[in-house]
Amino acid sequence: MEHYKDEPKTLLAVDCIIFGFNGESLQILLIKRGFEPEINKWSLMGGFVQPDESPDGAASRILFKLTGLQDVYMEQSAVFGKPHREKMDRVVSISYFALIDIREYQHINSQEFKAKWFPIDEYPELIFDHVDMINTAKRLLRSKAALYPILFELLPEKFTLPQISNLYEAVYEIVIDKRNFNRKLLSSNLLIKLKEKDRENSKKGAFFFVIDKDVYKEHIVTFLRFLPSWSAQDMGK
Amino acid sequence: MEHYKDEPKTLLAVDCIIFGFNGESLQILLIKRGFEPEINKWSLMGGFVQPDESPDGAASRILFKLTGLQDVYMEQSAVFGKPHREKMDRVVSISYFALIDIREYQHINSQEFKAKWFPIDEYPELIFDHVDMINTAKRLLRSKAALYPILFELLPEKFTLPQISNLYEAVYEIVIDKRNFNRKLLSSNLLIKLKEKDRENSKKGAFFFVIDKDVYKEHIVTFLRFLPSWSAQDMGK
DNA sequence: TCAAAAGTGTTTCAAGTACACCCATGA
DNA sequence: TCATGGGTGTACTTGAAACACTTTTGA
Repeated sequence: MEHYKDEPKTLLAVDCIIFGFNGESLQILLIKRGFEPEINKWSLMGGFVQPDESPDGAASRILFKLTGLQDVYMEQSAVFGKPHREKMDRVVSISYFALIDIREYQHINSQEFKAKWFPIDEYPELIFDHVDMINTAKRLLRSKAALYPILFELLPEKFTLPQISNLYEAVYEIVIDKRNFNRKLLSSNLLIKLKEKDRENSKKGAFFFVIDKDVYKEHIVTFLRFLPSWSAQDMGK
Repeated sequence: MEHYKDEPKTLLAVDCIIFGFNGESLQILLIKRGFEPEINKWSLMGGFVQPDESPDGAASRILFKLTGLQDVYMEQSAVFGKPHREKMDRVVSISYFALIDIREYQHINSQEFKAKWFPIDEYPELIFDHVDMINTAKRLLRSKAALYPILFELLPEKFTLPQISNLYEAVYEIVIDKRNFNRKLLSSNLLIKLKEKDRENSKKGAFFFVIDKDVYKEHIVTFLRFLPSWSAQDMGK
């Protein structure tokens, strides 16, 4: 009962652009490949889509394999499929980007893969078209985050106002006026102030906040601009 | 020199959501399938990615085959790949959306396919998950068009102000205040007013405009909101 | 002359932007 | 006590929104 038996089949892969934030700069998680081809070169974490799983499922599986994390914010980014993007085999790859709290990853300490965090614009040479994948994901991240408050996925559950503004400054490579930014943020009613303070990063200490989950869900399908319009250049897709 | 010979291969298809605008409502172009499976049912125009072409190339080829049009605005929408989305075979499909000037299509009159335009929310039952594809593409179109002036791709080269506002009203299903909308549009310097008038749609006639191509290219990578913020709900990706 | 669509201006209000100082604390 | 980062308020400017009437012309 197969109908398409004369049609060509292809290898279908997924590659994950894993974003993290260390408090200062936006980072990506790369691995040193342990298999051929291109063994021992740096690359994105990837793998092949299996017959019994969807591409989204494959991406989650692969992210879990590397980081031990589940239920992570993840989104399809783009399909890369030029005939000779890999030299030996024809592989079409779907790229995904994931946003994770870098600190949760750090106590995983995966032995299986040689993985390392790199600043978003200071990483080693990568195989195939993985640089294009990263650039596309970066544009998509900026574009999406200009409309939706997804960047909170990069922060721990409890975070401070300075952390958020540092994050936005890192993602967009801009300088933010903290007074205006904080006001806009607070006026969204998205944040709940805790009594507790973070004393790690300053002497005075900065108050912790958490997301108001109900409001957050609404914002996911609503318009909210967290950035001044002049910062929104080159957002791609 | 193949490295991945134990990995599974899959059929990889593309499906095109072809948007057109008839002056009143947003339309999509559907075909009646001339082949098994699901012969004689309505569906999106699609086809398989060939070994010597990229997915983007496949989408362009398929669009050309149906419409005779080339150099059309086209964008990757999303990948659909649940294991059993087609009953008999495992097919992963990349959906694309295209924006075409419906009038250019109309003098093509393709005999090869039984194709027909349908209003965007009034089309027949479709095979597989093509309805999901259309909904995803619709959300993406709205989201993208809220930031970039891509909807002009749906209009003829010369168009009138009432045509543009009808188009935005159709895409977002809103009612627009023409005075505010026209002012915003004109203040973008994106439009060049011609001396000529369109007399087909009214007695008084409406002036034609064309896009200022240089400004247009800049807007493609710049921020410009053509819509009131309250209209921007449910824009998905 | 009238019906039908095109085109035009002003006021009000909300949001964005620019800008500078005091506060709390640990070293 | 001082160096460091956290936090707060106001005036100004720009853009968004609400709103109604006149113009043109073919039938």
